[in-house]
Amino acid sequence: MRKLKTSRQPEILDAALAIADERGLDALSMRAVAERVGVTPMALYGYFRNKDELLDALVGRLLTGLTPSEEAGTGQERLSEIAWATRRLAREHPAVFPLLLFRASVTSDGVRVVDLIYQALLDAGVPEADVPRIERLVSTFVLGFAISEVNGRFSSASDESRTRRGADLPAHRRLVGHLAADDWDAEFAADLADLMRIIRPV
Amino acid sequence: MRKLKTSRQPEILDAALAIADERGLDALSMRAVAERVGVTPMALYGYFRNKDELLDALVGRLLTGLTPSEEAGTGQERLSEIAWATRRLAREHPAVFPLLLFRASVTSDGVRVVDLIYQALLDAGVPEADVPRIERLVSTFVLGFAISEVNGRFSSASDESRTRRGADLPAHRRLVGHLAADDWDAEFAADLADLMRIIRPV
DNA sequence: CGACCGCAGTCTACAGTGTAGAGCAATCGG
DNA sequence: CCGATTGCTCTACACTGTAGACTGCGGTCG
Repeated sequence: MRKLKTSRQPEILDAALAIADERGLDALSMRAVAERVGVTPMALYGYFRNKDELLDALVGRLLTGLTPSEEAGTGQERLSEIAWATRRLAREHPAVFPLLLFRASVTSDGVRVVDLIYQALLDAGVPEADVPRIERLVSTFVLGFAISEVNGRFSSASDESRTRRGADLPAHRRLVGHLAADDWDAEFAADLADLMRIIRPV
Repeated sequence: MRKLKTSRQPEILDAALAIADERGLDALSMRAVAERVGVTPMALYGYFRNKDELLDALVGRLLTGLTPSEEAGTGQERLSEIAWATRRLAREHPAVFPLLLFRASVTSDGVRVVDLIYQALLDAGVPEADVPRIERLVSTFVLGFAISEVNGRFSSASDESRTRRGADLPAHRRLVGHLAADDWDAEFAADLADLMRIIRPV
């Protein structure tokens, strides 16, 4: 089987996404997907060369959903829209989302999103020579933030409580009262605002 | 075995790190670690409750190395130093590094690093109320950048080549000539500089 | 000295993983 | 009607994490 069948690819990806959403990434095995599709595990290998390719396709599929509805608005507005859509995606599919950071977006879907961001940055007045770098800067942050949020890297049992422990954490102690944070919407908005100041330097 | 032995923990972590460095994260199995230590796989369970805990300990160990040598310099300088040390760590241990983003740094080693960053931000003049958020912003970016770099999310077969493909990527086309990038040292430096402008507005 | 205890490590076993290789039933073009 | 192709199944292998039971050894007590 050199050439892959495509007919049931969407159906298979649906099943894979559903499993990851319901039972986590660890439960996303070829056997589980096959069972859900109603087929033996080996049947999947007619549609994807191996599990990695299946995951890549899954990533591509998620990326497609990021294309914003309209081409309207200023560059900054469209940039914001993509950022929020990315974060929304992370909350809808927390288990698979981290794959976006790892499985490099080589798929055409990924490139399409990058192109939209390039365009938005250009429209926002970023010099051509800086656009690719700023794109990487911003999307690295957005992906990292969304992953950290759904993965609990933030919060982590509240800094407040850690501070009470014996270890000497002078800065923590000085910041008691500012350490509690739970409104990630607000924090994400503030971060984006700060990043926008990089893009349009006054 | 309720309580864990600690005697050979460092030796085990050494072995684990070496395996990951040499043969990748996938090769980091309990059996492989055990063999390298010269022991049966089940012996490891006297030192770590399970594989996850072993990986957490490994993360803690990596974090310890981030503590900078000196408390000297301005806040910004120390911040920079930590950022570069983090990136260096990623290049030394590309396979395990991504774990830093996922296994929330609950360990005391992780908190210690956070405290250093807090202090640096305070010294750099960031208002107390903003320190925790800025810490998350900066470290999210630094971790994301380092992971992207060692994982090949950047580069990805060069944007240039993608641009030649049929798909209509107007912004890519317009940016031909600026798309090539390979000096990640310079890019990281530029990104840090931009972030510093957030910290010290003007 | 002998009996005991707990510790460190081993051995076996189980349920689960990704996937190679061969085979089988139905369908379609000539 | 025949042969080829398609779509799938079955079996099997090497590997994973880890539960449970076991063994040999060193030190402490009576």
